[in-house]
Amino acid sequence: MLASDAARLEKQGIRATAQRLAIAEFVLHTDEHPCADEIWDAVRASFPMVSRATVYNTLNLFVDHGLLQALVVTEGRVVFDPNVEKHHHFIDEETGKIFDLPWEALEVGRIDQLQGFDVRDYQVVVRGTKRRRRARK
Amino acid sequence: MLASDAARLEKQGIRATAQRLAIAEFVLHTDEHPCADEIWDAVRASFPMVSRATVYNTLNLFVDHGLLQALVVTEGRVVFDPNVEKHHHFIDEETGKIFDLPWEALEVGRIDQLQGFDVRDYQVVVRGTKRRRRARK
DNA sequence: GTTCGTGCAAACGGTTTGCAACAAT
DNA sequence: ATTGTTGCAAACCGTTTGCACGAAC
Repeated sequence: MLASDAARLEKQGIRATAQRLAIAEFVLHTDEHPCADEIWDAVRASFPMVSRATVYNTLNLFVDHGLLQALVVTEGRVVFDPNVEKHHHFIDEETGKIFDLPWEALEVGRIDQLQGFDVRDYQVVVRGTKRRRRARK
Repeated sequence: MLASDAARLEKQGIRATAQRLAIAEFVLHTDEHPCADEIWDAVRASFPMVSRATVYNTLNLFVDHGLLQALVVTEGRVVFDPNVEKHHHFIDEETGKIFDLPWEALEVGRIDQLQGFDVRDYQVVVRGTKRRRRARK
């Protein structure tokens, strides 16, 4: 995955430094919706010489270049989602975990009939609890 | 409206102090989705002796008692909505303004078919721009 | 040698909290 | 007397920024 990460960065005119690749390797391939500090922790585990500022700067850079989507659903922190295609979100209110829901899993009707609004984008935010898988054995 | 505000507070076991009534008078009757500091400013205009801490504490109190809904849709600030019934939201990306959309304006299909999720609540978040009303004259 | 990226520490902005004065019961 | 409420200032926490050093072109 590293090679194609570098290719993706360069395709966006982003110079592929070691720090950025370490960040990309983690954040572009997670489905956990981590926040910046969680990303910092995860990246440092394999690549200790990254500063917090660089992580924040890089994440913003990735968002600006469409490699990452920033999500604001919980108070006080932004989380990042490498899935930049249209999709919905499920938020587990017990754990705080966020799950992607495929776009086709839900259907929103009458969105084109909203009076006086030019719709550019929409998504459903579902809250509840994720059912625990029955015990493994 | 003041009398009924006091009644609503007391029904929730909230003592109706002067500060709380001043806050309630503004925030329970707005459709502007203000943040805490905007509420502080608005309240001080008519009732100068309110501290910021009291505004923050009171808003949280109102949220805890179901008089107010806290909304997290923009980075770095929470906004408050006195409409505590199910409804959707439209966010004007140019102005940042938030508008309530009636629950019946949209219809979400297949929400009951989500596998492995216990849904407690959901709402559609629509982004775009509000069409300007044609000039007044 | 100029531009770009990094790291550090300080600044920032919204929110919470500790504490002392005060009001209500 | 006890309990609840307020105001102030300080603390907090996620994020941004200024600046100096170093790397890449």
